[in-house]
Amino acid sequence: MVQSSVKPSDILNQANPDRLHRIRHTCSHVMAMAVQKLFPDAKVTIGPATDNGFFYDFDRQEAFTPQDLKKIEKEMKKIIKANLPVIREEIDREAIRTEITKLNEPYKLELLDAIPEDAVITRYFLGEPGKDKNVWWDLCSGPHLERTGEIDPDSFELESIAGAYWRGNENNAMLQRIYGIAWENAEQLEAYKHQIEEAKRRDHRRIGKDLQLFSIQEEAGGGLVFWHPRGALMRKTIEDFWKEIHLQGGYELVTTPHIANLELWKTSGHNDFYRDSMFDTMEVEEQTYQLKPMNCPFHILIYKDGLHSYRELPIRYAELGTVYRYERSGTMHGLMRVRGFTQDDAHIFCTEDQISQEILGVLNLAEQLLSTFGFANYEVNLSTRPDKYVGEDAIWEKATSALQNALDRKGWHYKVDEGGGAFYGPKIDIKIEDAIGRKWQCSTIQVDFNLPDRFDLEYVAEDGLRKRPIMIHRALFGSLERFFGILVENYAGDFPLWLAPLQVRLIGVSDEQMPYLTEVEQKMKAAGLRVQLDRSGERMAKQIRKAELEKIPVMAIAGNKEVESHSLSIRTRQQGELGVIPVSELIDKLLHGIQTKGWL
RNA sequence: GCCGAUGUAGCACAGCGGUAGUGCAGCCGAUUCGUAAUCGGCAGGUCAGGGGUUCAAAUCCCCUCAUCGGCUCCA
Repeated sequence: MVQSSVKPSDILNQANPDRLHRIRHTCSHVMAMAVQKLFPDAKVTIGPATDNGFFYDFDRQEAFTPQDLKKIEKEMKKIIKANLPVIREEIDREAIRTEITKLNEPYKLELLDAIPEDAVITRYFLGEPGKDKNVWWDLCSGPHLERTGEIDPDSFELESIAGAYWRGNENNAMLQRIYGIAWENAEQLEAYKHQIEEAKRRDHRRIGKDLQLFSIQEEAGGGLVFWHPRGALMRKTIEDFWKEIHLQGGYELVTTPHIANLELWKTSGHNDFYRDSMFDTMEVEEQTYQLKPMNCPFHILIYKDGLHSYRELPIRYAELGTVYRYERSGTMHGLMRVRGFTQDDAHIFCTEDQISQEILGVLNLAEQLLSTFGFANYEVNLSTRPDKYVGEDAIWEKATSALQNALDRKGWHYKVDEGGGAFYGPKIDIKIEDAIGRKWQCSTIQVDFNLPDRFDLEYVAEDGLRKRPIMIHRALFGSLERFFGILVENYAGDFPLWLAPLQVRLIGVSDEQMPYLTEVEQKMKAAGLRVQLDRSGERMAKQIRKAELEKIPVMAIAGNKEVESHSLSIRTRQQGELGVIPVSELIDKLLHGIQTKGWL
């Protein structure tokens, strides 16, 4: 891929946020005006600016079509060309109520009633009443541009039509939302569209299919992942690394079942709080069983299977535990949102005094794990006690400051989300940033005061009395499936050597070199490399093309010259041709690249 | 689950009332070639599944399933 000198993200970062916001907000009004002109039966609702453009929700009997969007766009350009003034007016509540009633706009009336008593009520006109021929207004708090002509007619586009509930509540009417994108100028619009194209190019669903990594089978049901040989090999590599660093980090690996007696979920409380996300139960010999949506109760049972001394704490149980959650049919998305997935779960049982140290350990492990996959920038959030919660105030206080203390010791900047914690304890979330600047929440660390109580967990303290341990839930990848999807998109399928399912493709200039290359293949396999000789007999250029399309990191090519000198001509995806290298030297280089988790 | 769209060979797509077509991939043969596509041949589809309208359905209608874009949800 040829990189242009100016990155799209640079162009977009130059944009003025305040001006963008006004442009987008005014765009949404211009669109609503255009829509009501073309479709007088459409009722207006709300239309804010978004991160890359704007939308407006309409209530209309008939569905908008993609052709309608073209017409609306045309009408919008007319409004922009007319350069109508945007006029702000403060208005009395009752006066505007009368006007809205006259226009028969029920949603606007509802919005009006939701405005606080003491607030100043404003509306924005497009066009000057009594002067311009076309005038339209909307109840709105602004801010906006001064005139519609300030919008660059080549810097916006209408994107799509989608359903959206009135006020985001699924019990309300379904409205039709028209999305648009808008920027300051055509250059920014182009840059933005490039970024979207780039994201599409990296789509893990596309790459997963092309590279034969995984599939989701209609016959089996949605949201259930099939790992194909190449994907499964990558998964094994990831799992092996995960297990290795967890064992080094003082964790013990456990393995637990996929179903269990429903009683367990009643005890844990999941059956009450989480029922909507659980699969239906099944009857087994007059007992009710449940497919597991969580691993925690299982780890708790292992903990409870014996008496623990304070000397043993902290106890850390880790498991790549596959859980099943019922997701509504419209919500599944590739590997990112599925019904069966594998949490890289662990539960730490410790004393109150050990929380800070344990959290720090988790932060360190998270950094070690994530940075190995090239994720070096994190956005960290600390979520504190919500309105509804369990546990004593004192323990909340203690745990929250333990989390803060750990973050400070780690030296990480973080944002505090007041009241954003779970009802059972405070938590830390870590978001990673991928190669094209998108953020993904993966790691989560949660302190739990609830489950130890419900399961009556204990340890024997120094004074011989039974005490209750604290539990810390933590996942670093979050979901292995989802993390894999993120990896595919981050690398755009160009995986580093240690992850690549096939590391080397051997290619002969003609069939003459087959005996030699067969020998080389054996040697490389013996060295532990994932290598494959192309025996198709196709022309060399075709074999190279095939290997490129499969995104195999290293192509090792031999003609008669290489056979003579016991070497290979090397072509890599990352750095192009590297020239001729002796076989043994190449193997060493490859092994080194794999070991350091880098490239050749 | 809701709104809208889509579902044709392994993949990308054409056909949109008269009982399926192109390219790539696959297989067979010829070619033995120096860094992203050699040539020729063959094979491959209950047009997502089910029901209906029609003399006739991939094409029109209904239901189901899945996918896509959103909404909602993600203690």
